[in-house]
Amino acid sequence: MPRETWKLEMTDTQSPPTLDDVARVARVSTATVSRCINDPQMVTEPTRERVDAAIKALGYTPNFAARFMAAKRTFTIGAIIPTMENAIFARGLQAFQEGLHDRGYTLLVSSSAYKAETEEEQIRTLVARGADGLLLIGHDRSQAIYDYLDRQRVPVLVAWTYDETARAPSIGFDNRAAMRALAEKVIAMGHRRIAMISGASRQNDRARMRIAGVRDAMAAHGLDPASLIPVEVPYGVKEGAAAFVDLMGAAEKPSIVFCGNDVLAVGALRGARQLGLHVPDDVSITGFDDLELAQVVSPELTTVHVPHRKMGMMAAEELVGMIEEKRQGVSQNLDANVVQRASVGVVSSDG
Amino acid sequence: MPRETWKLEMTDTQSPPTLDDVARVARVSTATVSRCINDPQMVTEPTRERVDAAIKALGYTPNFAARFMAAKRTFTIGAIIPTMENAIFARGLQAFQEGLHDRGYTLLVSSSAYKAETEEEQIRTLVARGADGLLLIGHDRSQAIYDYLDRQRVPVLVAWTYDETARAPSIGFDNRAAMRALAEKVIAMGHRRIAMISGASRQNDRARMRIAGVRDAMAAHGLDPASLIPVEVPYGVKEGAAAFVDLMGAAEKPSIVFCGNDVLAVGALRGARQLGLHVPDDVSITGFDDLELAQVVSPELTTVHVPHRKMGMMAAEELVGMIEEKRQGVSQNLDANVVQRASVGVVSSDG
DNA sequence: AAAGTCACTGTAAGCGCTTACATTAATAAT
DNA sequence: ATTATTAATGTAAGCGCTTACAGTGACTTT
Repeated sequence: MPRETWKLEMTDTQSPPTLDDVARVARVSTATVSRCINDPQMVTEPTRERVDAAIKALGYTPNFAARFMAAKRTFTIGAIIPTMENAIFARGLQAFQEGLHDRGYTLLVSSSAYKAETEEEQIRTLVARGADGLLLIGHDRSQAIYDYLDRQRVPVLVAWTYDETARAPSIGFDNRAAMRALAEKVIAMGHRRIAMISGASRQNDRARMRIAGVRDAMAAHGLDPASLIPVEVPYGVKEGAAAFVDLMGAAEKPSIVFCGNDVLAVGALRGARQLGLHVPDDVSITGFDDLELAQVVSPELTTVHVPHRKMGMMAAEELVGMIEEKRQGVSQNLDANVVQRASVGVVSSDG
Repeated sequence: MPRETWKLEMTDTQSPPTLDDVARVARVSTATVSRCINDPQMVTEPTRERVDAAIKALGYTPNFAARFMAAKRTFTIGAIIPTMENAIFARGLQAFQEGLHDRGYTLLVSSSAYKAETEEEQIRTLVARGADGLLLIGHDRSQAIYDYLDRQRVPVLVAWTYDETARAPSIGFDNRAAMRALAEKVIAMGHRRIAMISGASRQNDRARMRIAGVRDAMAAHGLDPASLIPVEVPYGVKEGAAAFVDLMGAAEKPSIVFCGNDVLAVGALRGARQLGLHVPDDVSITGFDDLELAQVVSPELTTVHVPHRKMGMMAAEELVGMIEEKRQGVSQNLDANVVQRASVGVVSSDG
């Protein structure tokens, strides 16, 4: 077998081309190739052409890990959301990604299934992979993981909630105030027998704040906040339906069921249908988030509109700012307004 | 200023601890530390304890890029889905992630917004980041990118479709046959005036196959397949509603509107409500995917049930197998069955 | 007691890049 | 023509790991 052929085959069988290969083919140094890629105007026109040709010819792609090791930058942002199963975080995340893309960053997403330990694991994974910054949902997590992030010097921005007292900067809205506003409107319509279906409130400040918001409204109307015992179930249509059916089986049936989010509310709506109950004549239901879903079901859901896209865009801007200007993040409190639709009715007769 | 203090401050201000730091503190070589992490039983009990203590004390996390460079493995899988905005891919992806996690892999997700060029960019990003394998949706993409993947020796598995003739192995279902089965049932119920709302069919084999499926059914019932001109709109509730309203404004109103997926169908349902049309008495509507959504709307959607979780689990198993056994992937054709619900009615009078 | 085993541990060579610094060539200034 | 200045390129030192290979003792084995 001729040597030429053998050599060719070897080449063919080997690993992807490296900077060295490109340099050799283009007859320049590796530094020049690197400059062609990262800062083309540092290089003369003819050499750049030679290098580009070599890159094309070899089908070269820079090795990311090597790049990261040498330069300590990845232009990657990590986001960890509690779930991808429903659309709660999708629209905001989409806007976030667009904002990052405009600024030259790539977004990598993981979902933690609402589990704190999974989230920690994923934070570490993303950081170890060189994420230049992280977007997390809500403030509830261990001190240890915040310490870790500090030590690794990875900027973190929290979204979907706003809390100026928290350790990390946040871009979001006041879950408690928003839910309170919704609840006050509903209570003003005469509702007194109040129930609530919530997601698990442990490790989830959004859920807790929304519960607190309902209680605030109750207190403001002279009702006993402690009398509200939310049913906690995983966020899901099925779960919401089951919880609703349970609730309506109680001795004293509620006239209003506040739901921690639209998904639970849609479940409640379905539960009502199963029981042959009419919404809002027999019972009222509210959601939170104003997902597309809220206007698809009938009756359409009274809910709280969350500024998903705005939040995502602002988060992208702020997080990139934190990274590039090496500064602390600035928290932002966005508006989340009540949207009244058909799922809540006025209580006519009783109290 | 005493030297001690200064030194401490320096240490405090520096970058995250490295293997070297751990080795120094534990008074062993870097090799031993590495072994403690990657293959603990190679190391003696007492030394391991010392090393573990040092790791804890320093809060050490291995640098992923360095690891990747040295070992060429990342235990990371990348997935690129067309959208996260709705739940179409969520359930399957969740199952995929669980399957990977069980096998010691991490999933990183990107979304391409149904754009081929974005997808290519993300494929390159994920590969450069050392993804050990990739999960992609559908077969439609450029030859160039498949060549690139070959050259980089990154195993690829395609999901959400099945096509044994395609270049990449796929785990999914036969979109064309499934849609045909649905359409045949519907046509057998007397429907003759047929319309369809589809997502963009360019660069989307699933969309094309579903259209072809409807045409197959038409041909089988003696109708002219060419007479079906699908309206193509982006996948979205709003878009589906608008398309539906358009369709019903035509001279010859359809009695059945096939939709490319459940999201479009839900949109169509909403369009019908806007027009004051009753489904299925005035017009029938079908979806595809059997999302949770399909049972939430009323009337509940007649659709095709896609085995999301099964597909995700099998994909995880197969892709990890391809990676670890360095073998070609084996395609699997799963069942996708028609689910008859209330959104399709029998045509009584006309033809 | 000398040689052979074996179980740990250490040494050091990369992995593919970026970049500070050195070198060279070309142009401008004297 | 000679030197200073500048622009383009090259040289080589890491970045933080893994791992082949080379010790180093403590035991066996004969």
